[in-house]
Amino acid sequence: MSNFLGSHAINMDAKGRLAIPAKVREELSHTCGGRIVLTANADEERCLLVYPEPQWEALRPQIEALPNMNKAARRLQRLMLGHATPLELDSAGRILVPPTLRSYARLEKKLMLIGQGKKMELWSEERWFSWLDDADNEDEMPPEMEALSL
Amino acid sequence: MSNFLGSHAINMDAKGRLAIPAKVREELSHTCGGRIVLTANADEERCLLVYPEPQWEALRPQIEALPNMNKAARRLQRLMLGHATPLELDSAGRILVPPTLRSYARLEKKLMLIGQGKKMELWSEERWFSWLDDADNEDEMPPEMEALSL
DNA sequence: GGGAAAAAGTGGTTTCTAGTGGTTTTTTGT
DNA sequence: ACAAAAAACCACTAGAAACCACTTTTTCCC
Repeated sequence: MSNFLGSHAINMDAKGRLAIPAKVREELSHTCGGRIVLTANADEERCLLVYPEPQWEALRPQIEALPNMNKAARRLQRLMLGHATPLELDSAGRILVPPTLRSYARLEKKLMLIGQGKKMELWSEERWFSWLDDADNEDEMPPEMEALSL
Repeated sequence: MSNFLGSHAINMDAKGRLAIPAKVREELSHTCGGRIVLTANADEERCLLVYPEPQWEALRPQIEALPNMNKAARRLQRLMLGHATPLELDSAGRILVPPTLRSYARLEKKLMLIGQGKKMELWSEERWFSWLDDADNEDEMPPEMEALSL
């Protein structure tokens, strides 16, 4: 089971290629042989999600099975299924981010890769820092969260 | 079983022809030998649906069997049965979208093809992006969705 | 602590095919 | 039978993907 932690600043070149940090590459190679799935994040933050392929394959049927007469469910499907792209690392350990995803998450040159345990998040650096600053934490917590002792 | 994922920007030429992306073409050729059915989407978003023929044939009897004293059911039948068109790819891997469907979904030159697992959606690019931005996520989620851990 | 070697990250070049547009032939309708 | 429209055919161009070479950083050993 994968376990992505920490964050990395990375650069994307003009062709949309980005080098996966060596530490992460190592983690990837022995959880999924470098086979990953990149997709869009469904909540209001426009970032991308990086899943090891097995992780994604566990999730995919659950998304497909949602009742799609419901509007919220259709939205999730269009975002996550509609953006999911299997990728492999090239000979230099880079991935090529498809134009669709690049524009969805407004990715430019400077990016941030954020470990989230079983997956990672890929942000535009600018958006990441402005999200950090905004931090409008006005939603109420679920009970599991209130019970945490950090 | 087909498994369409990801999204592609495509152009339709003046004759209403559009080139299916190579990746998708591959997927199509071994799930249905390139034989697809194009029809209208029944919910509020005006886009087209692209089914591999076997998928459509599984779905069609279910639509035909709906109790058509009900208004919503009649609507679904008129839209989906009434627009269904079998199509084959030409020698260059393109399909010709019938004028009726073109105008239903308000398709102009720039289009988006969105993978949705067993089917795909075909949108006017303009409408797709404005749908993405609207984000009126005010419908309540079905319980299966609230339980998801993405 | 300094130097060398290996690894990681970056950029450029070439090749190939996907995508696009035009042309010809066939069909249909008048 | 002729004309108009649609479908099949063919040729070209531009963009993507694979390949390759270089620079920079880190690590290990002396």
